[in-house]
Amino acid sequence: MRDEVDALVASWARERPDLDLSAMQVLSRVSRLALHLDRARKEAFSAHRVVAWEFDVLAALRRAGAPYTLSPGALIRETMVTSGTMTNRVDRLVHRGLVTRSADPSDRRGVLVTLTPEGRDTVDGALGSLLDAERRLLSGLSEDEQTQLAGLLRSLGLSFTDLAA
Amino acid sequence: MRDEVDALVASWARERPDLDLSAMQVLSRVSRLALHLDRARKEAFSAHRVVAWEFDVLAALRRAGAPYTLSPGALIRETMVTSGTMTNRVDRLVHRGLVTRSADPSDRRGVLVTLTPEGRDTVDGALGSLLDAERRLLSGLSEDEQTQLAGLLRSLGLSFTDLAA
DNA sequence: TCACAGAGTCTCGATATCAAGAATCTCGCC
DNA sequence: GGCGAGATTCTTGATATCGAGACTCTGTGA
Repeated sequence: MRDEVDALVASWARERPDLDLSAMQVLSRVSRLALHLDRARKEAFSAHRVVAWEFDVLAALRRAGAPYTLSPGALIRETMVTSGTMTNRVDRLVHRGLVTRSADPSDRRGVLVTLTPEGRDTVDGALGSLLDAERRLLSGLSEDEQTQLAGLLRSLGLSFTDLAA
Repeated sequence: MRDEVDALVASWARERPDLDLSAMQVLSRVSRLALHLDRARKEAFSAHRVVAWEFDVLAALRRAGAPYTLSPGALIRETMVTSGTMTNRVDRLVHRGLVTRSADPSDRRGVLVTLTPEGRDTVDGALGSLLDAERRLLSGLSEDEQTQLAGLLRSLGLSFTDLAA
């Protein structure tokens, strides 16, 4: 079977036969899959009245374990956004009652963001739906293929970050 | 070697030992790789004074072949954005002198967007830098591994779009 | 003890996107 | 020959992001 990327590469090959397009075969597929995955996540979250950026923040707090508290700086590192974005996100989550913001007793510059019980219920529900949706999306691949794919993606990601460093 | 996703999954496993997290092993890596890839593309394009959304539009026109003309509707389908976004993009590309906008002689509702010679030079240069960067990012994988990865991603993408349909 | 480099967070302005609806035009069908 | 459903593009308003700089506080070294 041919996919959209095969068509993409064929078009380029026709217009630019001088170029080596093999890298596109891998990386264009990664980008396109990520786009489709974003849509699927959005869909899975909608039943829990959560959007993706909200889930990202709530999930980072949930993963941290009780008492479900992290600094904005830690949330920035977990979610890979800028500080201005995180301030804005925490504001809106506080307004929705899913997290609280309090002063860090041990550092007066600092702030602590904590999941509320409602925030915890929300993120636990959304995670369940997300995993259901993801399993469905992966159902076309055998278990072996999934393992193999995860391994190759791990290798690729590790060499990415090595090159960036 | 362990990567960020191994750590992510380990955190969830500690907090939610009741859940099957295997899908994350694949799909979280896809999302994270796409993020890193976006940064790398931005970097590769900067030498040509182009940003990613500009490249996406110019590349669609370039791939179409001479006379490098497509309708906004065709560009929307190629780049997967909404019509409002495309209107805005074409406006700015016209302003930069990289494309022209003209009336479609055969359909008075329609518009035709055409690459200028400067637009063509720009996209050809940017494509070269992009492919160089992508090859560098893939250099940690053997040729066989790259082929295998491309094949698995193709299968996954095809089953995605089947499920959506 | 007091500057000061740096950490941590927030503010502000610029930018880009989407969704929904408006405006215009085409074409099949009665 | 003109009605109306649908195609095509643009407009508008809401939303979210980033980047740069401001502000406050910490902790080290003179």
